Amino acid sequence: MDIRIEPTASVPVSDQIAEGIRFAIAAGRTRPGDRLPSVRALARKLLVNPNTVAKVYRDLERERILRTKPGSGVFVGSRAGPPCRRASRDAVREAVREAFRKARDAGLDDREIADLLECCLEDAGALRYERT
Amino acid sequence: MDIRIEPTASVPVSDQIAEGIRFAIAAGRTRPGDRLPSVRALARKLLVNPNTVAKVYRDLERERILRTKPGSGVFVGSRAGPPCRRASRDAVREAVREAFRKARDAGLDDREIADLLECCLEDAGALRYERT
Amino acid sequence: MDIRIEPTASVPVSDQIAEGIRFAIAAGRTRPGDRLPSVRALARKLLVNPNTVAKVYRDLERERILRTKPGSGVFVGSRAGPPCRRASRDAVREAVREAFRKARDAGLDDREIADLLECCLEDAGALRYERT
Amino acid sequence: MDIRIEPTASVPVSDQIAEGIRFAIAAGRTRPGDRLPSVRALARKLLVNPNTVAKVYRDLERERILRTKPGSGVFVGSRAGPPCRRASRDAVREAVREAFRKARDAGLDDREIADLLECCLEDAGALRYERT
DNA sequence: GTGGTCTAGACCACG
DNA sequence: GTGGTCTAGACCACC
Repeated sequence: MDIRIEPTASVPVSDQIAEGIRFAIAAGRTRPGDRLPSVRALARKLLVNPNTVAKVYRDLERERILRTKPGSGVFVGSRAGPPCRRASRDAVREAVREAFRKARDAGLDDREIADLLECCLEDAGALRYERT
Repeated sequence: MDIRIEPTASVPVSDQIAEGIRFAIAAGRTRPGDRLPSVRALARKLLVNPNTVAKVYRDLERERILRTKPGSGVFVGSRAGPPCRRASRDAVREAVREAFRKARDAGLDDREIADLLECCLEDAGALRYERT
Repeated sequence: MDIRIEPTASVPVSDQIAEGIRFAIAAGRTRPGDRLPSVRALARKLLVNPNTVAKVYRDLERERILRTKPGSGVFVGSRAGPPCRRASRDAVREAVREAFRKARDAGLDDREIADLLECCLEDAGALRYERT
Repeated sequence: MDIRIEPTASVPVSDQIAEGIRFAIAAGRTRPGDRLPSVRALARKLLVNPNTVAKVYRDLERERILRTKPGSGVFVGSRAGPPCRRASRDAVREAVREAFRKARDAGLDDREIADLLECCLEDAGALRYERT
């Protein structure tokens, strides 16, 4: 469960965690049936209040993405894949769209946008392959 | 002063307005010395509370981006250009970087990322993206 | 946090509160790391709207004098001392200078000024002022 | 009519002007029967909106400190002296008291206050004698 | 409980 | 008309 948290960002920490979980499922890093870290373990790892993680697990359970088996832990639901893929695709789409909107509003011309993309693609590629 | 507001987004409306103003200055759509819409006028236009706009103007004045002449209006500061260009460049870079980060976390492979970009670039306008 | 507020004075209540906090830090009555009263608590104590206190805390945070840990409170910044001492020294100097300026403009002669000082010094406490 | 205006101060410009006039009368720099500058002349000199000066003259007239003789100008009232002296004495007293209060709140000890006073007294003396 | 943001509406000083 | 300040009260995220 490798989730990046930006505690100071305006998007709520709980949303960031939920999205992180959905992404992990969408990308297949975590599979239906896998056991998630306990509330406390994940909270410790993310340096976050356990209540926040508990809320995320509760919300995702309501969406049928997670299932809690009392006494044994929290698991990825058997039908978690499709909604997570859908959600993450939408999120990525929206992020890209947002980036372009900002680039345009900031007055970047086509060339500057292309340069920026190329540069970031290289970064992204490099990062993708060296990821643990 | 053409600013898009997403009232439901997690990023505070006031931050969105501030960024919109910085972008307008960075892109040269508004120039040093120009008078901004009055607090009340902009609030009416954006369907936002005047206090929210006042807060934005006040914050940007503290950053030396705006100068307010009480009773007569709020104006773009003479040295507003560079910090606005810097801020908007950083914001765009960060948005692009964020989009790629999400794409990566969502498990998209190179081909999918390229497709997504192409699609968004078409949306964005006449711009062309040459796949490397 | 012993702050005197003059609600009818022309200087904004929020500025008075901010100065009171700076003074408390400058004088060592409140130290780096100390927790300040909560927004609501201080507002209740000073008979002021919570928004006013929140604005003060927010402004002082931007000056790096306070640090807010959301959900847990507002604390004196680790490097708050020097700027507060500087600010309070300047404020005192300016107040004294202003008093003398007024005395001069009001046409008081040396003797009247000396009398006034003596009288106020007695009010102020055990302090003694030796006329030169 | 030598009045110092601090346009950015929190005390309203109109109050500053009114106090300046009262001080001038209290100190005898302007005497009952003297003609004051016209609204426009004073406004030009103080770099202030004529409306502001007009309001001051109107207010002081209501206090019987000034008298307007239509067509010929604004004059100091015959009984202006005592109230102006009283007001300016109170203002000075209050300013001094305020300065001491701040000094105490800022944590200055007796010695520091004495030093500060001495220093300012010298400044004030020098200024008083070199005043034009 | 904490702070952060926003809305609504008031009053003031100034142009 | 302008902006500045303050009050009142709401909702949200987090501890």
